[in-house]
Amino acid sequence: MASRFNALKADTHWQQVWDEAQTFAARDDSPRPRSYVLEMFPYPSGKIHMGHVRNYTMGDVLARFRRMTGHEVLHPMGWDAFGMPAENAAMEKKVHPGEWTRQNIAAMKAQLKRLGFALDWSRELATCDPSYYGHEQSLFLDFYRAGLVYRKESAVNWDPVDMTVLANEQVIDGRGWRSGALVEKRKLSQWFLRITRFADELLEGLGSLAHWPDKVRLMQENWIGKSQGLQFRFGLSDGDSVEVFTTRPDTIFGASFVAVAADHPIAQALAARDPAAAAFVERCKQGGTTAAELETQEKLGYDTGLTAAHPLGAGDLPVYIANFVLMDYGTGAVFGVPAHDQRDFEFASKYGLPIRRVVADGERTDPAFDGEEAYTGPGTLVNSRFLDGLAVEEAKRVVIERAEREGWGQGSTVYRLRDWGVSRQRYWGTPIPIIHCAACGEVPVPREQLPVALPEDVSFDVPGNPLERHPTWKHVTCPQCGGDALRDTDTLDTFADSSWYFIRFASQPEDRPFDRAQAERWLPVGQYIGGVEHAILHLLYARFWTRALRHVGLIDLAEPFTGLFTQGMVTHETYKAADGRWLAPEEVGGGLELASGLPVTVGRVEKMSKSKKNTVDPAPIVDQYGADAVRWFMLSDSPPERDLEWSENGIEGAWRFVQRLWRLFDALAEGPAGTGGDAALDRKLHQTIASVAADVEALSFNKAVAKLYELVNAIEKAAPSASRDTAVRALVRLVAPMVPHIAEEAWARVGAGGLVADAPWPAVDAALLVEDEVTVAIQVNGKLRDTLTLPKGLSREDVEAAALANDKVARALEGRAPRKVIVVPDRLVNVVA
RNA sequence: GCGGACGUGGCGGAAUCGGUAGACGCUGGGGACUUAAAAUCCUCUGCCAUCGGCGUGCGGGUUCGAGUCCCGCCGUCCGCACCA
Repeated sequence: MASRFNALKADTHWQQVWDEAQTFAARDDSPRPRSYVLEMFPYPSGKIHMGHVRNYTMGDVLARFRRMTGHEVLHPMGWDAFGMPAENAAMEKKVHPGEWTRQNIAAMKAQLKRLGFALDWSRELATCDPSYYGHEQSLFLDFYRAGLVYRKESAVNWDPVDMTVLANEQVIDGRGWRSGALVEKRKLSQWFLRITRFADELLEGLGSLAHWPDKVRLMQENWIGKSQGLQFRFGLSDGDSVEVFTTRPDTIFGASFVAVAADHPIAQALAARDPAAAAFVERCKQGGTTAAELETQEKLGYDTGLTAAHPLGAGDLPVYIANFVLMDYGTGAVFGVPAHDQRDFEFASKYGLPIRRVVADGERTDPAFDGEEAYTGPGTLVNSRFLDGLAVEEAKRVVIERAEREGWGQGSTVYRLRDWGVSRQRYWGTPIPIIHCAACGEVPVPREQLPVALPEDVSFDVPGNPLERHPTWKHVTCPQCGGDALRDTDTLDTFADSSWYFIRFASQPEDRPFDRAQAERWLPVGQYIGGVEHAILHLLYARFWTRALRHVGLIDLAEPFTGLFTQGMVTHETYKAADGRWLAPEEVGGGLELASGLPVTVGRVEKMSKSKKNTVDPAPIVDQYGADAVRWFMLSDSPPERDLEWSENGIEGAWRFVQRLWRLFDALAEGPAGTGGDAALDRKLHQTIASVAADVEALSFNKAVAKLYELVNAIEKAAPSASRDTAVRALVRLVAPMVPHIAEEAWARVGAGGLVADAPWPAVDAALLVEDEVTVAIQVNGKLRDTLTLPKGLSREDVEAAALANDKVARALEGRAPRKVIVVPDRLVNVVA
């Protein structure tokens, strides 16, 4: 009697079995080859969303597959538990951030378990736990002692909504990455991590990351932004000097002005005594930051009245304050070569400055430059004394050599990358373990006093930092002199927390951040999976942190993640009501708004987001269809790096497939259905075993899914035989990584011992991968006319003869004699007439 | 503006090395079973058509042969952006 697969019952049962048997606990002392599979840990926002389901399903399939192929797999899970939403909840709901976070963790953990992920929960960690962040404080102090941490007064990006500082990486189009508020510039004393010390290493290291997407490597490369050039000084008419940086030292004789940023000391000094200059500086700061504004913004300058002496005696140049020069890059000052730089060209055109050609543009070699825009291409130097006749690259080298020989400048490398400002004026983060003493200055908190724990009794009734307002917490005695001192009341950027959690997963000693031997045994992470939105921020910080750990001698590891995969988003149609309100999918039916019966406008397919109300909560879907159907759907159709559109039809299709599997498994459990062999099915089975393995290794889950459908189709069509029973038995293991609950249920019912989770991946019989017959395409002049089934390995002559004997070929030739016959053995014949 | 990715049926997509385009899934049509429905099964489903022709964003090119390689456009998406 055919039964139906009861997903709800099976899910619960097998999840409990795995839990009790500790099936997925990684053994540190295992003799098997190790495999570290990791998905980016979630922020405990409240509940799991579809993006999590997709991310963790992919990692889970790989982790389970690796177990089946004989690996000791480390597949842990934890919580990126510090962050702003907890404080917002505290303000809105009057609940302590810690309590809110811990409740969310409990709820989300239950949801992850409900999906049957093969996770080692014994290694679970939360970054908000003092047993985690205390070790982070100790690492911070190690970095401090090694000179990788420093404090400086600097202009910072201030988010007026979140009331905190943002790192450069967290400012997008001039707005805070979380709040979307326009970022302001403020002067604050901040802690910085010296990521620029590793700029070159981080850039070079990208070359070793062969299993990272090119896109991500390129984004990091651009972010680090290395450029090489010449740094040199101009003497000024007031006796002072100004240092500039250029990547085009070859064009030095084309210089017609010097420009400094509005924040440059020269501009600041002038503004202090000249109200007009001050007004100009102020105006520069107001400029918009959006793409459109920048593109259309006019180049503006203010003539300081100073002149700069050309280092090679090519006259005196006027010095301007200019709105297009950035203080953050290079030296905050440039020399302008209008003929060969577009910005300089626009500036010179506006202020009537000379535009002198120094690089020949084809035929033109005379100094008079009358083009519509600057010439920035390659060429030969002209009007440049000793550089005349040299190519651009050669001339650069010659100028740098001469500057160094004569002592007025030196070759220099400049990076776009800035040091990582980590101070945040927030409560819910890792306290910075530094004490400020009037007598001793900055004093690190002694190791035995770690962790510096967050106080529990804090209030969120006013904006700003509760640690700053706390009556007692910040008042301490100086560890050095015993006098009154103050704790630093800032906390670390939460990206610090996620910069080493993958190391803590490998070992969790109480007295230190990690056990070096265990860490070096498990790391690097072989396959890391997460969203592409972390391509720069998290992935760059984690790479830096790992190198910093190596620098202070704590670990011998350069790159934390050798394999990276960035998965696409889960999307859904959007719906708008007649009056323009966004509608949730469950409010819509048959093109109408259910509540009002009015027609609904179907909008673009977009990333699921609360604001557009196009989210689908996984929880009720898992309860309705079971974990396996949801997992199967997540893996089907869309390539994992692309977006996946959630659809009701899709999940129903997945559910149907699970039931189809069950009918096969169930029939087999009733007893052997046939005897005798089925060579074609044997071959199909072994081809599927090989190709699904290859597809899973390559994370091409959609292709693996398609091949499994083909196998199931073939089995269903095959007549009863021993081969067919064998194929169904093997199918249980082939689908086990993707739909583990039904696989366990079937494994038990057919009487195989133990758990399918512990079973080995089916062995491939290589002999069965080879076909003995092939279908050969028969073309005439490149057009397909027929196909022939021929024995594999037939000689060229025989294949050609078979093709020429074909009557469809004869008809297509229309009496013409073949001029040439192309034979690709076992593939095709092309008769050319 | 710079850098990158992508463009294949009604839809998601497959085609791993230049060699039978459209695997697999979804949707849809027809049929079987059923009193009926659901479920399930069978079958068809790129376009036009009678032979046959046309088809991988558009226009060229290389080749016996191009979704795949080259040149030029168009479009969509992503990243960066006054970077000296």
